[in-house]
Amino acid sequence: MTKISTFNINGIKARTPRLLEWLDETAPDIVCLQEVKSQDKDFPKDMFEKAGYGVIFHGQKSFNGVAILAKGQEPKEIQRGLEGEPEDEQARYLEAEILDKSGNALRVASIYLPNGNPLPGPKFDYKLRWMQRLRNRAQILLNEEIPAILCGDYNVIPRDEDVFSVSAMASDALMQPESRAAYRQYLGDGWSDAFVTKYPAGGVWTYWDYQAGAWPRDNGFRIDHFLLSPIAADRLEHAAVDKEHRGREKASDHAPLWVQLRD
DNA sequence: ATGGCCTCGCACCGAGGA
Repeated sequence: MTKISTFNINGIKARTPRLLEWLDETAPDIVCLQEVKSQDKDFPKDMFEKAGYGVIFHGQKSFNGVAILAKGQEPKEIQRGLEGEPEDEQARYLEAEILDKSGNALRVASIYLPNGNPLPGPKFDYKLRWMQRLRNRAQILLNEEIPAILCGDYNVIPRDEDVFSVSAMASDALMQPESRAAYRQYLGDGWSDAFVTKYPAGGVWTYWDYQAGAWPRDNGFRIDHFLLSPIAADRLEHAAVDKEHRGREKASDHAPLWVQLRD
């Protein structure tokens, strides 16, 4: 069994103790990180190597930033960034090849999809364009017929069952019909949402706002997702959120989540 | 009472987040 986790850490400098503690306690084989908020020259590569992980990263000063960790091996970088807008410098996509426990190749991408607020406006337009650019890349991966995992912070609440209050979020970019339609296109193309497979009734959250007592009230929503190619989906054994980690001191506003695939 | 926060940086406020 190979365990793949994704975690929007909201700043690696502020999260270092929580992140190392979580790696030690939950022992994922592969990790995708988002919102690293660090330039490549400041990325704490040594820290992860000391913890037993090879790591690649695509950073940017202050904002965004994605990374991929693999226990006991160096992820082989396949692609950083998405095609289609050469002037786009936001660090939101990183793709690697990593071996599972049986030595078979998995393709893994760490995704930090644009938030899109406020709406309407250029940020929402950028979100929708970025979703199409991701779709173009994802279709290429489907055509390769390989086990592929696209995971991370999609900034999309796919269904009404994925939010504590539909009315509270109705005007947010995360829940617009256009955002949901673009997400559904991935599913229509052949990707499957691992947490819908395992928890079809919903009510599983991955994010709780720092404000308005969202965590103590359990006012959360599901915006971090695992999309699995058909060959990866056939191997899905477990999926869960490490919810307890959201409640710790100096936690990220996202909880980590993971899948286990049969080797 | 969705209102309360958090992170980063040429920093002690402003921008961005969701």
